[in-house]
Amino acid sequence: MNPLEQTRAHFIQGMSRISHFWGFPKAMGAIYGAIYLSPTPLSLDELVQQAGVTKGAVSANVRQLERLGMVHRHIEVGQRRDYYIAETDFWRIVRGILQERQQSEFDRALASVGESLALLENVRGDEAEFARQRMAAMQSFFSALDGLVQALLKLESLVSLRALSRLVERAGKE
Amino acid sequence: MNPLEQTRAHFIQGMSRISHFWGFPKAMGAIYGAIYLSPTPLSLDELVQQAGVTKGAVSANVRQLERLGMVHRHIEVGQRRDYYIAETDFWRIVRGILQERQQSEFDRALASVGESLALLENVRGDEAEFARQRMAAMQSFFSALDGLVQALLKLESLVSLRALSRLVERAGKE
DNA sequence: TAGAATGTTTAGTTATTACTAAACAAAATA
DNA sequence: TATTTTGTTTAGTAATAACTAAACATTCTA
Repeated sequence: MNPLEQTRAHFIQGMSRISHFWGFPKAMGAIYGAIYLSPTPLSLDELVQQAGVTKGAVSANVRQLERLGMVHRHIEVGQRRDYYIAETDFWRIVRGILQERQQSEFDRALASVGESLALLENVRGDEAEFARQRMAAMQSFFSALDGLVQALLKLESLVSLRALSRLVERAGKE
Repeated sequence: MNPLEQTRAHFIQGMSRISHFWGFPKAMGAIYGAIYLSPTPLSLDELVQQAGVTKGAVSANVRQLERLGMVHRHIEVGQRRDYYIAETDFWRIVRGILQERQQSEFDRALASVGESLALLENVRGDEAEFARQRMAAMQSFFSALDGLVQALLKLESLVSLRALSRLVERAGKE
């Protein structure tokens, strides 16, 4: 294995770890890593070889990566084979992930708290009142969080993360 | 089961779901939910009953919750029993979680990419050059992300999430 | 049209994690 | 000091998720 291949392997392993850390399958990270490092579009078979997982796993994970907007499937007409290329705009990727996770389960959290609150609608007593207050506070936090994510999602580009950091820093000093 | 208890159960179930969604054990969410809704500090045995898990699970998860700063152990002198109360400042909680997750595995991501880059140090060729560029781009993104998190961690209070959202919105329009 | 190439689906396996049950340790109380 | 109360640890179990291997479906090519 030449130095370049070694590096690639190391990088892919790292991506696999990161992927797992963020709550995604390890294979997903490995596959993205392989595609990301390749100057040319990769086929499924090449991915099997480079990421070290089976066809089935590549097929499934590449689809998920596509849904998140992390890779793009490049189909040529009159060509059976698919090729994959990496999305390199990380802000797009972040958006893709936020959207995906958002729509699915995030609102459900809000809904769940809302339901609980509704259940207390006409229950009297100190304990009920206390619970109501707490739940309302949590609801408010969740909806504010949601608002922040929505605001972020509206950003075209990541303005530059660093600029955003400075913004936050300044906000903190006020 | 009276209406209040029903609500509590519903809320606890919701927390359990959310917890799982964010990559934490379900019992952890359930336990936090129970403590959060209680106007008085709860003992381990009460948590066993309310969260519906065993002593062992409560013991382990409550410790984790403490590490994250989500609950506080209230020990009275000359008292064997521990009591737990909820942290209700969600910004504190967010910080606790970010710090915990940050320190542990986030920097390691950065390190991993750095290592890969180092491996390519004196490898020549177009492919190596390409890989180098890509890895550098990713490294830069990660470190910017890290910067943002650091900036957020420095914030005393959450200024108000909504204010932050507006800030982001304004930033996007420029 | 037969065979090869390619991607998807599915059934089964493996690995991981979170939990339970029970033993244990430590401290309070009788 | 013996017993009870309380929290922790540990060994084993159950649940879940991710992957493999192989069957399958579809499309291209000879």
